[in-house]
Amino acid sequence: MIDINEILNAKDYCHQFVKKDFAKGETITSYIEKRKQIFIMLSGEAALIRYDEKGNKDIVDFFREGSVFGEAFYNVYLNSELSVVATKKCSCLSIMYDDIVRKCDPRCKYHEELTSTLINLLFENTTHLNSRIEVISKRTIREKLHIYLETLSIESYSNKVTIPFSLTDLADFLSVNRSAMMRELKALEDDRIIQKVGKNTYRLLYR
Amino acid sequence: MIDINEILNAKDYCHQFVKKDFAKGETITSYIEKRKQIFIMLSGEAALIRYDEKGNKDIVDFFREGSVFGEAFYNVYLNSELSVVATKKCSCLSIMYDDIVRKCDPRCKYHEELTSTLINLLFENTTHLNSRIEVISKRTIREKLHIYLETLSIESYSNKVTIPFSLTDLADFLSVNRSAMMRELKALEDDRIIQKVGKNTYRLLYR
DNA sequence: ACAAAATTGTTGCTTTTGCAACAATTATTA
DNA sequence: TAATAATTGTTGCAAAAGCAACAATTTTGT
Repeated sequence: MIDINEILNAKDYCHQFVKKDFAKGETITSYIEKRKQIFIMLSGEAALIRYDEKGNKDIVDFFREGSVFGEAFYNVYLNSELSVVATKKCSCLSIMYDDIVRKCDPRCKYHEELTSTLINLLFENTTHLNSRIEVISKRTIREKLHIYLETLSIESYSNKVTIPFSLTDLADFLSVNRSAMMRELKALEDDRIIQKVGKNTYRLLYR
Repeated sequence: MIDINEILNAKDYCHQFVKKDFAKGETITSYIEKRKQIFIMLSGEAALIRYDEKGNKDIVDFFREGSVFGEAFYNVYLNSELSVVATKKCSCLSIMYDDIVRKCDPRCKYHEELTSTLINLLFENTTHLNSRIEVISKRTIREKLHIYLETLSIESYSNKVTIPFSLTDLADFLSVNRSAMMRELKALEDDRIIQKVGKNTYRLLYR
């Protein structure tokens, strides 16, 4: 697994890494221009939120421990505004892209650890994004729910899964209409494919 | 921009990188188990294809120069089979994950270059995946087409854009029904938002 | 502990999308 | 270059999803 402490150790030697804490509700960063800023979530949770012209908010992504985010990974030329807002108290490490490759000091051996840690994080992140595409590219809400729950189940080695956020947010995450999703969740229950066993917790009946 | 030659130079010193050429139609790799194999596309084009139970094929992703792919980025536990198939003659570099971080030889200074090149590639790749999610998470086919064409337009600094693959493949890429997409493409023309100016080439009329 | 806010649950109606089938056009290759 | 395959274009109908509105329940903040 990823050892974020390596990066924190590096921080003691390099002044190029800035650790910052945020309270719930605070804006961590806004994607305004394609600067080369990278954030690594050390603890807590945040959401990437889009505000469109009419002021409607829409959740684009969720970040948690180990997530990598920032303008550096986004084509920010599209008109709507993207902001990362802490959904729980959280702490992030901010690094400028150029500081990753360029060594601060020939003696700084922590840069090496940083790069391998970062590669690990980027690998995990890529896998996560591929899974997400896998889910949202399904054609029907039923299939999206099904593969989403199945993935949760496999990851937790259990046929009992708890959706890690509200159903309202899940609808956003799957990019479907919430009430249509509720309807389909009900249909999956009626068809004995899943069984509700608690708030936002379901048992998959076919495995 | 990414300099893939750095990796090729490294190859002269490390025996851990394998360059391989593939003819059109050849299978480059199949995602069977989560081994830690990584591929970097040096030239040419390939597609990640899923074959479901019924033998239907479905294009999951497209790879081109600079694309990073492989089992290492996929949760391969889902039942359907994923294969990367060359859509044009192409050449790929294959690396095992463990060989990236672990140096082959203390004198091998190319490993350092490899890591920074790989970080660059992973950055570009992450941006690409985020853009893709941006597109397919739109609720309607019209919006998907719109943002997809707009992104192409911005990337090419032109309001005249050519879709880089067939419309059949585009429907797969946007994960929508092809005929529904054709209908919507027509509607965008009728509404004077786009104008067809050649095979798979459109002019965006609103910029 | 209570009021306010957020989330979950539900429904009827409308719009969009998928599906299937087929014709027309363009590419491929023997 | 002829025939074969692939892609593009089009349509009617069925299924799915979106939307809006509201009630019920749970959570949150003071």
